[in-house]
Parts: sequence; C-alpha cells; structure tokens
Amino acid sequence: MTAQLAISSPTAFKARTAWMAGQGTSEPLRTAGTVVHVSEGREIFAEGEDNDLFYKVISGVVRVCKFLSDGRRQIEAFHVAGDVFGFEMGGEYLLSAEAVNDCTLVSYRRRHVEVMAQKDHAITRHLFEVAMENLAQAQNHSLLLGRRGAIEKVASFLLTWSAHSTDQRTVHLAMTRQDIADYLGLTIETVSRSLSQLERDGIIVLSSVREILLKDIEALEDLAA
Amino acid sequence: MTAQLAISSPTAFKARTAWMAGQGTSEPLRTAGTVVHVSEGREIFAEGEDNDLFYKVISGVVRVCKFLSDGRRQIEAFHVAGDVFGFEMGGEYLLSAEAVNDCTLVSYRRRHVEVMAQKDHAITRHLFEVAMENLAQAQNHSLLLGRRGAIEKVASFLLTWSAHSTDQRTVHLAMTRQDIADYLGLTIETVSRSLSQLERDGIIVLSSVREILLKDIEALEDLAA
DNA sequence: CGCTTAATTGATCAGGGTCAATCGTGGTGG
DNA sequence: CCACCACGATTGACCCTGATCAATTAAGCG
Repeated sequence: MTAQLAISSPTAFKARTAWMAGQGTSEPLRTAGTVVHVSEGREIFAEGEDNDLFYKVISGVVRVCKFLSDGRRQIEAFHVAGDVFGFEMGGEYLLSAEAVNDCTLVSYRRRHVEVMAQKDHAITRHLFEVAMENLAQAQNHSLLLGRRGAIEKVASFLLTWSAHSTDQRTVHLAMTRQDIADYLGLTIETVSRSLSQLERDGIIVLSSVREILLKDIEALEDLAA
Repeated sequence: MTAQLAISSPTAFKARTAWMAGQGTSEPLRTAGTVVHVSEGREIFAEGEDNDLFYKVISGVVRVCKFLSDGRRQIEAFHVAGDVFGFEMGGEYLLSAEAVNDCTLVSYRRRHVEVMAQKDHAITRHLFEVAMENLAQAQNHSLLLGRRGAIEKVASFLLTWSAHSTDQRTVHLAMTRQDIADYLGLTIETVSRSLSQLERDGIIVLSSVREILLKDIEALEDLAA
C-alpha cells in the first residue's frame, strides 16, 4: 500500500522468469507454499468449490475460465510463470482453473497467508498488486472482446503472447486453437481463418501448428491498435 | 485480510443505499474524503492522468470506460451509490470516468489513505474488498461480452440493473441507449431492436424511454442463463 | 411552437458462425 | 521402421446475426 510500485504493464499476460519464482528477497510468500504438479488438461479447481487455496505458476500455462449453462466457455486469462491465480475473497471460487500443459505450481493456504499478512505488510502489498494486476488484465480483456473484429483480436493475442517468447519474433503457443477461440470470443474456424489471412498478407508465418513467426510486427500493431 | 467477508454477489452492479455511504461505523474511510459534485456528462478523470485520487459514489451513476484509437468506446462498468472506483496501483489511470447523470462523490487522496491503511487494518481490508469486487465484476463482464448474443446481453443487463430499483419490476435507466450499447459491445440500433423484440414477446413494457417494466422475469432469466 | 437530439424502425450488407469435408501430425502398435 | 489411426487444424459453402446506412418518430427545451 505504501510504495506505489508501478505494475508491469497492462497486458493480458505477465512476463517473469520461471526460475526466480519462489525465491529471492522480492518474494514475500516464498516460505509459505507447497509445490504441486498438474498434468495437461487436469482441473486445478472448479467454479463453486471452497477456495481455501490459491496458486502461483512456476512453469507451464494455466487457463482460468467460466462456463455458461449450455457449455459455452469463456477463458478469462492464461497464466504463466510468476502469475498468481485463484486468489479471491468469497467462500468459493468464481471461476475454474485447468492446466493447459504440464504445470508446476505452488499452492498457498489462504487462511495461513492471511495470518501472515497481518504481521508482514510486504505480503499485503504483494497480494494487492496481484489483485490489481488481474483487474487491469480483465478490463483490457473486456475491451478486446467488446470492440474488436476477428483479425484485430488474433493480432492482439499474438502480440501479447509474443512478450513471453525468448525471441520476440517467434511465438510458441502452449494452447490449442480452441483455447485461443474461447479466450477471444470466437470459433475455432475463425481463429484458423484469421491466422491464414495474416499469413497470406505476409504478416506472419505458420512454421508449425504451435509455432508462429511474426514477420511484420508493425502491421500487427496497426491491426491491434 | 483476516476476516473473509463474502463479497455481496458477482453481479455487474452493486446495491447499497446512498444515504448511508460515508457514515456509519462500517465505513473505514468516512473521515478522509472530500465531497464533490459532478454534473451530467462531465469527465471525472481520464485514462493516462496521474491517479492521486479515487472516489466513492454517494448518488448518481458513473461510467468507467476505455477508448480505442478510432474512437470506439467500451464501458467497463457503471458505478452506483456505495461503489468505489478509480482505485488503481500504477502512477496513472488505466481508464476514464464520466458522470452519467449529476453525481455526488467523495474523493480520497490516495497517498493519504495509504498512510492510514498502514495503521488501520480495517481500511486495508476494505480496499481489498473493493478491488476484488471490481475484479469479479470485470470477469463476469468478459463472459457477457464474449459468449452471448444481443438479446441475451440486453436481458442480462436489465436483470442486473433491476437489482437497484426500489421496485424489482420497474427499471429506471440512468443512461442512454448509446451507453448501454457501449457497455454490451453492441450498436445503439441493436439495443433498441432487442428491447422492441422483448416487448413484442410480452417480456417487458417500455413505459417510457428511461423506464422499463419487467413483466416476465422468468423469461428474462432464461434468456440470460 | 419549432428546434435539437435521442430513439425507433426499415432495408441492406458483411463478418463471423455453422456444417461438412479434407488435410496434417503425432502417437501407437504391428 | 513404417503404416495406420485419431484428433486437431484448415478450408470451403452457406447462413444468420448484428452492423451499417438511411428515414422517421418521439421527446425535451428554449
């Protein structure tokens, strides 16, 4: 609360290196957690369950999502190394979380951390930042969903996701087309067509299904503007 | 942090009575603010400005929104009496806020409150709840924007907004059709047509432009499911 | 009473969804 | 090692919802 650390950036994903999560003096929660492994596709928690735990990603990618009664799915966010998710105030989770691929996570017992936070102000501040970061992300996501066309959405997604790649111009996708579609509020076919379109325009190259080369980042940024 | 107060409900708007905002022992911030009046259509703050203040609504309705470079607008939320908005971590606001109609607000100096929060744990917890409530709201909004058709969106909007009305079946709209459209990610025409459609189906009655009677709440809930 | 702005309604169009067929790719087992 | 299989991704044809353009109506307000 006291220090006004600027949050990293108002993007949908956050970039921190996996190896530093859970260690270092900048990590207020480092002593409190339990390491867990979750394999691809497995549920971490579901909407409506008691939320006594929250998590931080060490490696892998997690999706958090909601479902409509008819099965339609909306992915709210993808979480990568360093991100905290599942931290909520009420008695039960408001969304579900699943492993996009094999993940290593640290789980924290909420009540335990709450007690710690009373003594250690740094923890409180850290949790605040987590919450505010997720909020900023959710608000950007709304803008994306409400006011952009299919190509704009896909371009925007590629740019954001490219921030994680070691090489800025090579995007490794951890998720399927269906995941992307459910994140962008599109169908799998429209995502596919948009990618093909971008390739035809010489803006990207689909070097393999899960790997995309960004040839013209300028053009992508114009589309995502 | 310690007490795990359940947040009121995961709806897009929150209902509290105007006359109790800013007083009562349940109000940790009651001594710190300054009352301000903002008239209809006026900007309260804009994306990119220094955020040294945040606000609570006493009366009236506030919209918070983002703009795309081409002028398209996405309203993230409407805030009513009791809601806190403009509370962010970074150095500048990530969204803009405007008065939908004449408003009375209380403004709080962020740095001042941050100092207070160090001494008074109740303030910290209260701000946490504010943040988490806004987060839950933003996430529900994403679901609405990404995965629902026009009629579903409008039905959902009416139900949520009806929670504020004294009479549950009579909805007074503070905002224009354009505001509704920008909140739902639709055009003004589609909002209008959806309302007309609902009236033709006997589900609502448009008693005047700003007043709508909900005749068949069941049917609305089915649509919004 | 007219003027201005918001809202409704209509006609048409296009972006994206749906349905269906084909292609690729990675994994498995012979 | 290779062939087959299963599932994900791509592509095509068509349709439908919601956007766009345009005209009309309604509602404040001076």
